[in-house]
Amino acid sequence: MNALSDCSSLMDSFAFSGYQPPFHLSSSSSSSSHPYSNFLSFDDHHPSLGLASDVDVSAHQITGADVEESNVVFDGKGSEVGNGNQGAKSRKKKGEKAKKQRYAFQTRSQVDILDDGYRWRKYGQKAVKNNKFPRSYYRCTYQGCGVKKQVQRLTKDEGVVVTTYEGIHSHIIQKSTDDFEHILSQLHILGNNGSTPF
DNA sequence: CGGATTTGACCGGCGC
DNA sequence: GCGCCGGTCAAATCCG
Repeated sequence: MNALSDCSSLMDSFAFSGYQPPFHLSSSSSSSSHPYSNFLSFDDHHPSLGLASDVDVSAHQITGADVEESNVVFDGKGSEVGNGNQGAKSRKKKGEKAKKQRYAFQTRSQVDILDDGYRWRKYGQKAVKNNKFPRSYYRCTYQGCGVKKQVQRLTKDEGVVVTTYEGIHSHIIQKSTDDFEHILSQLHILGNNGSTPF
């Protein structure tokens, strides 16, 4: 049950980088000193699928770096991803210099969709090279909120799902979530039911 | 019936 | 310039 500590270090990495994560891991209800204080919740919307016995969460800030490399390192310390892609091809329009902040989350779970409390609309799915699993593209459905996220399962470890957030939510979370411990209990509930499809 | 998902087409950047 | 590749669009389809 040290998922909590894991997530704490996760938030540490956020604080370290000074980036406001797309959600807020907190045990207080809504001490929203930030307009983006939200919760991360892991709901299982796919009871038919097998459930992970444990959930390991780590995060890494990605600024222009790409995640498609299969050997992405998530150390949660804000250090660079050792891929030597200084060429960081951040997809920017002409004259656009604002590099979008992206955060990748690595979670060990059998379910691809981790409900973080926001409403996402899937707008694309693409097979990426070097990965046997497709990458899914989601966008926040809240009007005016252009936050996007990508979800991809690792080829190496099919039990690991990488969720990459891009942008900052311009609104408050809509889903009611109590506290993170409650979420953790959900994670705990995720204990395997012995029906892993793999 | 309305909103979300699916899925192939399309687009733009980059490397050769 | 061309083709590969990742990201997005959008029409069709699905689903509650």
